[in-house]
Amino acid sequence: MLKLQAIRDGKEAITTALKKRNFDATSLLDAILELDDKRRATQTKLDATLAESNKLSKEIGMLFKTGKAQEANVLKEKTVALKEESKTLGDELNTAAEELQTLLYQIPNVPHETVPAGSTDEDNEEIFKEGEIPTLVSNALPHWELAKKHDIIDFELGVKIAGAGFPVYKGKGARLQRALISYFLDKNVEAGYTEMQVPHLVNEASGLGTGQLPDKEGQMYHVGEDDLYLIPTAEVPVTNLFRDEIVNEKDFPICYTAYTPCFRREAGSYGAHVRGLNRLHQFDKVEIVRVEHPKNSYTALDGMVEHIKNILRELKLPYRVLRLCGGDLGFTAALTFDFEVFSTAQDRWLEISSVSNFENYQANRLKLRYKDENGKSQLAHTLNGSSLALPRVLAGILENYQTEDGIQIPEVLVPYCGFETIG
RNA sequence: GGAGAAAUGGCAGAGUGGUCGAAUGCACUAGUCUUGAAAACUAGCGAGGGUCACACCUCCGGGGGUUCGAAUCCCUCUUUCUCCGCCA
Repeated sequence: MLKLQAIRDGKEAITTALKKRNFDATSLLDAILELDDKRRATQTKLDATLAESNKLSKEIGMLFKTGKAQEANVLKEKTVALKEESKTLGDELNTAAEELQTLLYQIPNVPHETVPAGSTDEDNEEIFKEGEIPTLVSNALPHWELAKKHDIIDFELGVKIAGAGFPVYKGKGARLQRALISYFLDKNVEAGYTEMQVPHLVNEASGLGTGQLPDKEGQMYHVGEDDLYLIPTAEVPVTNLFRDEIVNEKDFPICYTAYTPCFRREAGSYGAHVRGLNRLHQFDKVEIVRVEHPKNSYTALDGMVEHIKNILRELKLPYRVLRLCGGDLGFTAALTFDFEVFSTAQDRWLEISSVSNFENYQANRLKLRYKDENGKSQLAHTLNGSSLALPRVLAGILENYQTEDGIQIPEVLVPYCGFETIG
């Protein structure tokens, strides 16, 4: 959510910047400013009425105490009208505040100045590429074929248990998953992130805090009876640890990492490009989350990008980094870098990580603040990134590491797996 | 699942209808003293709205009600604790 003050101060600049998202904010912003004026005017009136009431109440108290009951009763009558008025004004104020909130929720974050204009993933800007694309055996297979051949992932069995998009990992497949989780967590802890274990279900307030609610309800599984949501990413529970908190400036940078399963309903989109592990309803992910001083958040973002580069280098996977264009940028992000691994067997790039700075957009919803040097509360910046999403890393490893003699396990993972090859 | 108790500022903890945004202690910040630190002393020290700045308004777990007036009384929800039951 954008800060109201920011809209008051820079409506034009915000409108211009949001054009990069192909989002026309003109009428929304005007409506917001108008409602804000109304809200403040109502507040002022209400305050004056309440002040008058408070004064009278005090006088009545004094009169009763000094035994002047009659005079007190005269004053009492005067308060009746004030009471009615403050009730009316209070209702008006609440309505205005709610409407204002609804409108504010509809405005996406303002893109960073470096975000390129554009509407689809075609317009994303490749800023870095590294790693050798291997030459595969002539009969190279995509990962879903490999999974079947070596009996390490069973998609049909998952259909029986839950449905499409819920794979069952078997034997070395399961062990490789566990190895990847441990490896990623270890890398993150080594880089200074504190490991956390968090709930996999969250309440509505948490969904609102990080921006999945109110409008992306359909993407999360909802447990109606208890009104809880299955998390679509660890970002939600981890970032919400800081909801309604005022952190100490000295505590920056705050760096957390967590492994969680992620649940996504992902309505729609079926076909060849979502085969196998490419798109799932349940998958595993290790996430990194940072809370930063505003002046350091972009340095932190660069640091996160470098950290993920290091992991991919160690895994020896060919990858590239993209700066997302305005049209592809998530609703709450100001700047996002996507990481993609090249899948030789599928002959396409697979997104395996997304690293974003939300600036104070989430913090404003979360009421996540810190005290500045003058003792004033300021909104912090939040960032997060996947390090990494398991299924597509797994797909990338299976496909890029296939040889005549089966699938080789990347060297760094061997100590975690306890085996060197599959097949 | 059943019975009882409770929820107040960063923490602990007073406050049972008016002068209470709230005593006191601890913690924290600044100053005095000190070579420095500690101790002692002095001052400050919740959040949000509003204002150029004041004023002023709101908030004592959430929501609703009674009253001229609510941290205090009533209803309701949530959470925590104790006891019993069940259980990985």
